[in-house]
Amino acid sequence: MEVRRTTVRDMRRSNRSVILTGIYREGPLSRQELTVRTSLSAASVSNLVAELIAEGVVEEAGSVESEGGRPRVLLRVAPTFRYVVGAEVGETRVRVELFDLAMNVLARADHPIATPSPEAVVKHVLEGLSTVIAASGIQSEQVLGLGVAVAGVVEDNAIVDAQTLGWEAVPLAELLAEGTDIPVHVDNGANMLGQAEMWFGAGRGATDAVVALVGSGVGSALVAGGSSYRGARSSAGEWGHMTIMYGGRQCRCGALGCLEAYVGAEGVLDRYRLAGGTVDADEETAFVELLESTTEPATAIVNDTIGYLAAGFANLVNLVNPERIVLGGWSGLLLGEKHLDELRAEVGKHALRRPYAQVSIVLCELGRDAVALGAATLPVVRLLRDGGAVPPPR
Amino acid sequence: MEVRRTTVRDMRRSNRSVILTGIYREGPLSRQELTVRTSLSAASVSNLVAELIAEGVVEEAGSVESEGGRPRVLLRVAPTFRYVVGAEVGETRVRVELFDLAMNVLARADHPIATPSPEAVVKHVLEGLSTVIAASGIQSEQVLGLGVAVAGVVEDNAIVDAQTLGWEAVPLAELLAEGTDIPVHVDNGANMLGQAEMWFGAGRGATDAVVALVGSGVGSALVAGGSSYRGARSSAGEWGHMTIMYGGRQCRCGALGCLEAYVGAEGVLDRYRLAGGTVDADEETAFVELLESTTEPATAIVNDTIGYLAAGFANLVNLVNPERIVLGGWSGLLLGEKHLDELRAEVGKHALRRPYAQVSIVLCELGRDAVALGAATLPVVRLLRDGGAVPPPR
DNA sequence: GTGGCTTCTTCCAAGTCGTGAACTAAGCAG
DNA sequence: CTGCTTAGTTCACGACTTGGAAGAAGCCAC
Repeated sequence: MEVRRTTVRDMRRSNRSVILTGIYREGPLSRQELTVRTSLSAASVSNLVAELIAEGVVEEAGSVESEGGRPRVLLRVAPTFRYVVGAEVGETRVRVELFDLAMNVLARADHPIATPSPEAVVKHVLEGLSTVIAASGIQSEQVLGLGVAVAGVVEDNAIVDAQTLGWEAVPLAELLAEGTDIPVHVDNGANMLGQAEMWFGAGRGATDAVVALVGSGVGSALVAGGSSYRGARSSAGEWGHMTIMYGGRQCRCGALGCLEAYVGAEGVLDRYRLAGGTVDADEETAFVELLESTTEPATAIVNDTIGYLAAGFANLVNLVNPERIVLGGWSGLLLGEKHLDELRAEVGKHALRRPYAQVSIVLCELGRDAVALGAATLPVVRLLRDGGAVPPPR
Repeated sequence: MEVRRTTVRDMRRSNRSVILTGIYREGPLSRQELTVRTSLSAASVSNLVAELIAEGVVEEAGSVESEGGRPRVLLRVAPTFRYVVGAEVGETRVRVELFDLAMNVLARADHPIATPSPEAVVKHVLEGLSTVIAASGIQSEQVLGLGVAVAGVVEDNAIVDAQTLGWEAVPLAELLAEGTDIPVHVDNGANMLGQAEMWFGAGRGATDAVVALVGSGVGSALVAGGSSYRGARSSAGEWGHMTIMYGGRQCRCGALGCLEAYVGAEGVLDRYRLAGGTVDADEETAFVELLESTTEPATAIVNDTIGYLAAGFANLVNLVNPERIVLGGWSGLLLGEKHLDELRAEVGKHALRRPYAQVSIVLCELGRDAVALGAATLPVVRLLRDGGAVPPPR
């Protein structure tokens, strides 16, 4: 029985959560606005807000004049109530960032990594954690949690499979927890970038969306009904290995005709090479040159890429009927910046009329750095869900 | 603010719902088992169950000896507490069925339809409703609701678009409500078949699944986290028009290379014809003959179809990571009955290793008649969600 | 100032709910 | 019939929201 009971305490926690989430996500709000939006009674809002203020989670932040009467006092989540740390584990480096609750970066630490062994990563994440805490001059008790983003499949805070790092079955959260008392959350990198875009970037306001990431690899983060959808076992969103050309190009996953083999930067450059184009050794430079070239093979390759990507988008549009698709990833952004309108039009050729009319296709607003930002939202999500209750120290 | 407040009443409703859902979905249960599964206190279970029994929703159904102590009294949802009606609106007929809450069919009515105008459909559904109520000898107040399944896009109980019927923007629920006091629910046919399979067929027990329907057309019903996923605007699940062969065969939707153009019965037979096969005028006969033929073009076509369908499945596996895929639809079943193992193996060639290992691919267990059964679950879903509270008469 | 207005706060009674502990019911072995 | 075991019930209690009413707080126009 997956459904859980409700007790009289859940009620209060849930109402605290509603109020806190409202204040956090919909900017500074007055109590009066909260009573309207939550449909709680004024008495309850007053009561709950007083409690939240007493605990320090919420603070008053100026006031706004009303129509002739007492001005409304605006409430916001106190940015310095607690802090959160986000870490991005990449193939070549570990990046750790500390944020206040308003998600301002207060400190940053970067560690290059030669070989990404679990031990080295754990060591550098923990070092980075200490560094950013020291640099920002706060107490470690003030840190609500550490979110870690890894490019791999994550089930229950453990890495199940991370091919780019060569990891399999690494209980990363557990390993990290041995070195710190701060609560640790581990999740997939694409999901975290998606999370960042949904909260602070091009996804704001959408409840059913897909954040599509096109770089050397191709992936996506699915958002359904306002929260990230992970599927039965946390690996949903593997959009890059969708077959769009049955029997087509060989993909590095072993299958034929995957989207990634056509629109991933590597695949695109490879196709360009085969068509007689000259390709710079550096992937990114080569990609930019391809986009800027006006020679025949280059423009054809770019057009084809737009078509393939559009088919991939259309498959998403048809299957999950999102209200928004956010295109990101380094090569996706480069392509999108020049050719978004063509892309949109191409999607219309492959998608069904109705869902196509309901979707808006936009570009990511945050940079690649947003991965750590997204990871740092993990502890915030928990804080909001729990109505401001801080996890007990271990 | 999409999140709603919780009041002291929601708590009881929610707990009644938890208990009632448990009793309904997990067979007869004793109070004692309910306390364990819901983690409610024994006192509360007793209290809530007493209330449900007093209202007639739940009844005691024999007892089971315990290990040496007082026997447990089993509880079940009283099958005759209320009744539900499901209707299937097809191109050529309207079928209406009346069930008790245990989903036993008590009466059935079939109306052939010449031209499926909204007026004719409304008329025949209402007539069918009266017929089945009269035939089963119950009062119309005893009918909890009428669920109607239509092959088309349904938003908020209104048909938005039903190409096979030639409908656009038909407020079907509203039209039906003018002719009856029974609460009306309208939904998409594929979703209803999926719902039936999830509750009573091959989908039982799964929370993240896809019911794939392959017939003349191709569609699917997505189930995420235990409930049907409809996307932003209710048209999620359009799996048939996923591009699997970029630039490939023309599909009736206008695009090129859709899955449906390759694995829909029409598409398969058309490919067979092009390969030199002889095709019977009747689609179903032709399809059976194709499957049974051992000639070269026939076996090649069948093998190709398995490959294409496998690619379509693999795309689902990668993107939504379901724990189960249920294959249904008339031609899908015919194909699956003979070639399920090959199909499973082919999916493995296109899907990523991990999500492929996590999914089981099975055949539908219910016939095509299950559409009305699925539609009839709509009022039941509502009953369970509301904890046994019956919608007030209008 | 004064009165008017809106925004909060405080208080209270009423009503709801789940809980724990004590209690009753029902079967069985001897 | 006794004692034991398990299942289900009763009841006082504390926690919670609500609605209403009274009032305080803060600002404005006059």
